Amino acid sequence: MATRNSAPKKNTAEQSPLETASPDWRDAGSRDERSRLIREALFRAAAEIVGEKGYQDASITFITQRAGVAQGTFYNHFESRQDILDQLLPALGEDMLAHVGACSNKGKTLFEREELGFRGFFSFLRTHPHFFRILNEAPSFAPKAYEAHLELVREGYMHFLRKARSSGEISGYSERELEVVTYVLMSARLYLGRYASQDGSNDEIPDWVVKAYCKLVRHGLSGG
Amino acid sequence: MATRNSAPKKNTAEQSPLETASPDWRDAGSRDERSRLIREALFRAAAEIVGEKGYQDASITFITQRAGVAQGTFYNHFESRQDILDQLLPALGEDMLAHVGACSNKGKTLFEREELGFRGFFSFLRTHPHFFRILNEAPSFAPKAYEAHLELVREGYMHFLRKARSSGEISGYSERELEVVTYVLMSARLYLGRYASQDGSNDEIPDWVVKAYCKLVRHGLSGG
Amino acid sequence: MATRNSAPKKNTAEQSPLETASPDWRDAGSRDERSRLIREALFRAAAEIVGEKGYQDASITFITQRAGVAQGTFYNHFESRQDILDQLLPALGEDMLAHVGACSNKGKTLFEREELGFRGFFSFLRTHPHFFRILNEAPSFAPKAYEAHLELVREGYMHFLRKARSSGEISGYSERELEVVTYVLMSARLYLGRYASQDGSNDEIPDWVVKAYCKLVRHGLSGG
Amino acid sequence: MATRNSAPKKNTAEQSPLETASPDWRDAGSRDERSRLIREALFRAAAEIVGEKGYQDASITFITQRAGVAQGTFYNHFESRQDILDQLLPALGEDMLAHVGACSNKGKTLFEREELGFRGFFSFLRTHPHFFRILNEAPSFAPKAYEAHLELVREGYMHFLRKARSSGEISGYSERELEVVTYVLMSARLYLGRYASQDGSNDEIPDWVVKAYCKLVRHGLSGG
DNA sequence: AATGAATGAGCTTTCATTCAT
DNA sequence: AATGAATGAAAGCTCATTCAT
Repeated sequence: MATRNSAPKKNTAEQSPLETASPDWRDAGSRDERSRLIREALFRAAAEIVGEKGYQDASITFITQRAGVAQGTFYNHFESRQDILDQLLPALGEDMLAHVGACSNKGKTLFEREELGFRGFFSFLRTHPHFFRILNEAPSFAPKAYEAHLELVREGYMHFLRKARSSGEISGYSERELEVVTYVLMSARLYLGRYASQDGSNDEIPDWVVKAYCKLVRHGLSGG
Repeated sequence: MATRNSAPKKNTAEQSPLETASPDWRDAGSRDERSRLIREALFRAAAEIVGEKGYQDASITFITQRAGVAQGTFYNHFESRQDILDQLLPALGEDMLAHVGACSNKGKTLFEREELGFRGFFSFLRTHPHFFRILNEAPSFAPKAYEAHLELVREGYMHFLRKARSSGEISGYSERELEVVTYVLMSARLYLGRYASQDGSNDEIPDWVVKAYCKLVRHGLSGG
Repeated sequence: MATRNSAPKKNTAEQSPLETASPDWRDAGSRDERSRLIREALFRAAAEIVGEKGYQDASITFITQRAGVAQGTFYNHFESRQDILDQLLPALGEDMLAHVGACSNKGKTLFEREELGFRGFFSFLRTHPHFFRILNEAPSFAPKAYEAHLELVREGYMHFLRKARSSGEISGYSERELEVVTYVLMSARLYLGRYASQDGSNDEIPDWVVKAYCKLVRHGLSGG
Repeated sequence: MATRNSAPKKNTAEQSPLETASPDWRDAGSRDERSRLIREALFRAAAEIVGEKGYQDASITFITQRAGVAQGTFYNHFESRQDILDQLLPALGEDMLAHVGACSNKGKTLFEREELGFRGFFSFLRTHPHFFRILNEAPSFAPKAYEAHLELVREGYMHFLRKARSSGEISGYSERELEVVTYVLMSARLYLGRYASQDGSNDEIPDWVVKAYCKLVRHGLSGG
């Protein structure tokens, strides 16, 4: 094509006057710091947009606009649109696991831990309102990332259940049957997520939901 | 809900969008008959393509090509691309519910019925290989249709559980707690679908998976 | 990306007010006729632009603008940008060969024919002012088309020279040496083209240039 | 280029894989010396890349990468991308002329010299494998440089032929007709280059090609 | 002088939708 | 009612050039 000869002008027009709340990376000190901040701004913007509008509408134009940088800048930090989409779930997923793990660890028995972990998942959803959609749509838009995430969660859960089985808190389930249980419990959180993420409501998950879930799990597992 | 278009839509017989011997619409007699056949061909084509490649890649070009009609013809039968995508799940979902209901009804006790229904879901998946993906990606691509479907299934399930509660087969759960249970059971099927749809394999879901699931449900519900 | 939902508007804004002299395809009768005219308009536009600015600047935007159609229309007629670029030389090359052949045939002897062909090449350049650049830049931008063209011309030329050799008009050259001669004569036209295409001048090639060329060829070949 | 998230690795040594003994500019002593070496590295890199991939793909990124300097450094040494491209042919062209002149000078008669020069051109092609492409694509990508080069060569050639005409070795051509001859001979080398640069082969041009060429020239010129 | 990230214009291509036939 | 070409907005991505460090 015609050689692009025009001289790039400074970013005069300040970014999208609308929703941009970009914690300004322009204040940065070192170049590395600045670069890091921009990368983070892009990442945050992508997470927000996917959380709000879905992967589908997370266009580069949108993401960079919200991050307050030029479109080209995106490609200094990520290889492609798919690249950043693929990184969303792993990054947030790790945070989620860490949070849930930390919550769960405060319990003593299996069921205490399960309840705390369950509650932890929903408190994470409240502090990370984008996570739910990022996770939910991942199978369609970031399948590999989703599989990896699933595997990670599954491993953790299986480990957790195996220990409980060894200690006798779970009875009547073979090893491979525990995997089935794992899937059921994992999926449950996803569907019950609707109790928590009702359109930006910042409410906690109702207590009776937790109770009902725990009841099901407790009897389902210990009486097996 | 998506606006159904002006074309006379017979919601009556949409079933099995797949294996029908595709009665060529060119053989049609009357105008109306011909029109109906084209509409069905488009619907079937859309279902197949979404099942195979996902909503994302279900372009009008592709759908009309597979249906064997011109692109413009599409808009004589559906309002928009989104319109047909929104109709996919409701139509197939009804079939699914009918099938699962029929299976379930053969059982006598709650748990017999639940097992039969559970198995019925997976046998439906085998006869309708597109359904799983259509259902799975619906939250991202046909959110309203998905909500409607969920509502429908929830209603059915709740009805089912309520009856069991009345008859004493379920104990220890309040009415609204049954909703939580409903969500857990609904979601479980979706995740356990992985055991059934491994790469187009036409295998039945393994028996031990069913057993594990039933164990969890039986104890979870009756001991509550 | 976000589904493109906006309704396409009619092409109200008449095309580029500048250089478009498009013989209006809107007057067309049948659909096929219309389609053909558009394709031709695109082709002509591409040829003109390549002739004027080179392959490099022959962007789809430019081509469609000059042809007076929307950008998308391009892809109804050509597979890709490269596709149309690849078709430029073959199409014009054939015309050129036909014209040169027709001119040449009027001569009786080898040298008469060669002179007539030589003159014919330059008269073609005058009636097809874009051909020179299309041909010249083809090695860089449409290498396959260029090779094919070269081969075609080479074949024709070789055939021509072989006959002259059989009839004794050329002496002292082996078969494969004739190939060398062919290349020399072919390349000569390209360089001597500068005498003809001096910046849009519509002047004929100076007679003394023809004379000098013929002298070189005549003695070079007959005295070999 | 998209920053791969790994640590910023210095672009240590990507330069000239080809012929250059690449005197690393990092060894340089004085400021000026260092600057000169960088400029040369850039120049060499550009020549190589154009020779290998063509002007089109000679991006600043690529050139600076191969030269082992940062992108910005480029603009301390050249005004623009076009600037360096415009300098490629003049620089190499001079080398070529010098080499061909040196070869040619060893001959006594016009035709001896012409043959030696002709052979010299092709031996230059062998030692400077990038030159052919740089020259060939120059009309498209560095037209001014190309015209200048052509002018230079033409001057030299004309001078050469004029002398031969004075000495009677060429007869029957007027002064301005010699220009035509010049163009023919110049262009011939370009097309006959195909015999020499078959796919990176390092073979000499076949002897029979030289013979055929010389035959054509000798008779063409002396019998004129 | 060297760096390399930021910039944004500009590219090719896709595709839902329209509409003259 | 069926057709299928025309439409044009919008997408992802590239890269010459600038400039703060």
